[in-house]
Amino acid sequence: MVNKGSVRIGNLPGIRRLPFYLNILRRLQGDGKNIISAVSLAEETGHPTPVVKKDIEMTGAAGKTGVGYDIDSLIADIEAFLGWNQIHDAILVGVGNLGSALLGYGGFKSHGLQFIAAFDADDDKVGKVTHGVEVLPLSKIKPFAARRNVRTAVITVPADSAQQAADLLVAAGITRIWNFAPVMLTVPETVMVQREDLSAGLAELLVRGRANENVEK
Amino acid sequence: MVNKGSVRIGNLPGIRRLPFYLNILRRLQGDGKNIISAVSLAEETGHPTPVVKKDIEMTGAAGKTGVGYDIDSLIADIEAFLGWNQIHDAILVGVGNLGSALLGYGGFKSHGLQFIAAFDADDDKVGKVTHGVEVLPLSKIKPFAARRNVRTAVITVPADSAQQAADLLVAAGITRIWNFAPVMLTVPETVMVQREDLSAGLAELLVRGRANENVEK
DNA sequence: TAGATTGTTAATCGATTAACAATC
DNA sequence: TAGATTGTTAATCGATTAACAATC
Repeated sequence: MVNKGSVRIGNLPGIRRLPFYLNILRRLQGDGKNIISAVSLAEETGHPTPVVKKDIEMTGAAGKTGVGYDIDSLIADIEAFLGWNQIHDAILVGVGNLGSALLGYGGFKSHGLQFIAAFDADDDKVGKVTHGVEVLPLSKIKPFAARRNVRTAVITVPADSAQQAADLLVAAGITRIWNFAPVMLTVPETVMVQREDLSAGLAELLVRGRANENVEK
Repeated sequence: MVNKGSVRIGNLPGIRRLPFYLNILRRLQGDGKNIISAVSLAEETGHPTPVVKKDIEMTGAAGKTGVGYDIDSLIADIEAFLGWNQIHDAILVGVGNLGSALLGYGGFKSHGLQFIAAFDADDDKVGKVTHGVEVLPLSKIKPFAARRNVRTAVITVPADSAQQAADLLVAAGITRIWNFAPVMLTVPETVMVQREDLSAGLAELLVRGRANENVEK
């Protein structure tokens, strides 16, 4: 059971679907709804009912047979499972277009992530405040992360400086890196890297779209 | 072989990996390299060699036994498979933080996507130019898309107006929607929707990161 | 009770991994 | 030829789907 140095954590596609459920549940909660069945949630999300059931099961949430799930407690259980019931302080490296967009994207606060500082190699950006977050020089990563006990970081620098950014973050004690640069980062086993690729979705859209066109002919 | 009204298109995870390969291949090309083996590409990407081979096979690219793949033609084959060898004109609806970031994100141009207009319900935004793209009122979606023969659109409006935006796009003849709002859109079968969820990656990072911590203890 | 829904087990399907023959 | 690598087939694994018993 070596598993490449990492751990089984239940089903990954399921984990990725949970935030979507959460969004919908919060909306229903706001509308004053109290109970939802797996069937209705399946309809709202477009996923098959058994998938929704399995995903909920993974979080440990319990429903009432013949009734459904209590929305408030389902939300609480999903949030707890995702670790979104606490705020994770995070720093961001690379305040370009994408970086500043992420800083300004309000959605993350309700997803357990809060940016408390940003860093950039460009002296012209250093000292400015972007979306309420101060931009500091790269040399401040280590002291800042140590002082504020930061464990989570986002990399939004260009591909050719991503590894360098990762090295600085690792040296600063960061253990979770959300990497938006299209490179594989080399880090110690104790550091978790999540690579994010917007163009993956674009590729899927275009290829699936084309397959669809062919059918209609 | 009904398959829910849609079509088999080879392996979806594989399609999503191709843009990453492409990024790396372009970088190697820029460095003056001519040939690469599946093994080296596997090392660069962190994916297992057989996965890389299968993914390349899917694009129809051919290598030379005992030698490897010609980088130029591998790039060309992947681009052709993804539809990135041509520019797809696209429009964007919802010029908020995320929307304007996508407009400003230069990366899409090398990925076959070019924004030729943006649309917003907010009169204060209409008439302005964001990252070189003009912002027009929602009422102009239909005439604009018709005149410029646009088929691809990106939705970056808040969740509660996403369906309305989708309806406008469908009425305007759009057939491919890249949806960043956390809702399932109801559209005709002829329209392809790709939902994109940044918080899915965040969820994965936090859950995997936590599993990792437990192991070290 | 009757109807609805959860929770779980078994069957299927697709993607990944392993292995190796063919080829330059 | 010897070494390296592609291309493909078979085995494994994990996620999805189907089915249904248990329960309110």
